[in-house]
Amino acid sequence: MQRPDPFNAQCPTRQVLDRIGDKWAVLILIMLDRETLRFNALRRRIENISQKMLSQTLKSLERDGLVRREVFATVPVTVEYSLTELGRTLAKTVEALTLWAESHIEAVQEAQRRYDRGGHEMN
Amino acid sequence: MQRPDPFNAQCPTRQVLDRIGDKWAVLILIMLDRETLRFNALRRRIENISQKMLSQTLKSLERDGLVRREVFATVPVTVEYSLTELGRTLAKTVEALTLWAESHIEAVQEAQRRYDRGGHEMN
DNA sequence: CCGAATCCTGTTTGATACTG
DNA sequence: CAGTATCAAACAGGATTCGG
Repeated sequence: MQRPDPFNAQCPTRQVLDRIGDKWAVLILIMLDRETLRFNALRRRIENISQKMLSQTLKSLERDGLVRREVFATVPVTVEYSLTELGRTLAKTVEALTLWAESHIEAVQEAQRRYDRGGHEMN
Repeated sequence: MQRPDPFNAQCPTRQVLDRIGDKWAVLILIMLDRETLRFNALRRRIENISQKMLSQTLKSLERDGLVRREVFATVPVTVEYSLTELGRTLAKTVEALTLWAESHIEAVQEAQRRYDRGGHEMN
């Protein structure tokens, strides 16, 4: 194991892991991978997100170089969000996770039912 | 787009996404993918985790059928944690994320520095 | 339309102490 | 060794309001 160790809190890999750990960030990433969107359009697609969290998360994604923010001097102003190339590569990786989720969700739910019934047999 | 939509809060895919979103859960997954470990051994490897969070996270991972818990009637009692087959497949997928992190962390940090300097040029 | 600022609440987490 | 219980602190998140 000569790679940087994510268990060390100082490890930069941890930063990325934390970013992915952010529920809204992942959803926004997936959304913007599909299409460029304006603020309120994005907000309508991700139900239940507050404008505070949306703007906050977008800002941090922009800071990380994952999202590009473009302002157009229309009246009223138009702001478009899209993924950068860097963001697209991350979105692809995250996509693998959602695929895992879709194909294994049943197994997980079955395990939960078994656990909740009190029997903890597992394989 | 005919697959279940993770943006709907009711979608089960969201559950898995949330699980992955858990910082400790991911770290434990990676650790146990490397080797079977006992409670305190695990705790020592993941610095800064409280025993409360460790036990809590392990319990939920066990419930999801990702982690197997085995108790041995020694004195004092021995408890070993390992990944189930299901857990291993998830760990493999998560591994892809850590690989992304390692190879792109520099680009991210560079973007952050640029952003913090005030220039938001991006590509 | 696109946000920032403020306030306020509930969940998460950490410290500490205790049990089988 | 492997946890549970309890309490306080910290933080994330929502609602609301206001401004460019």
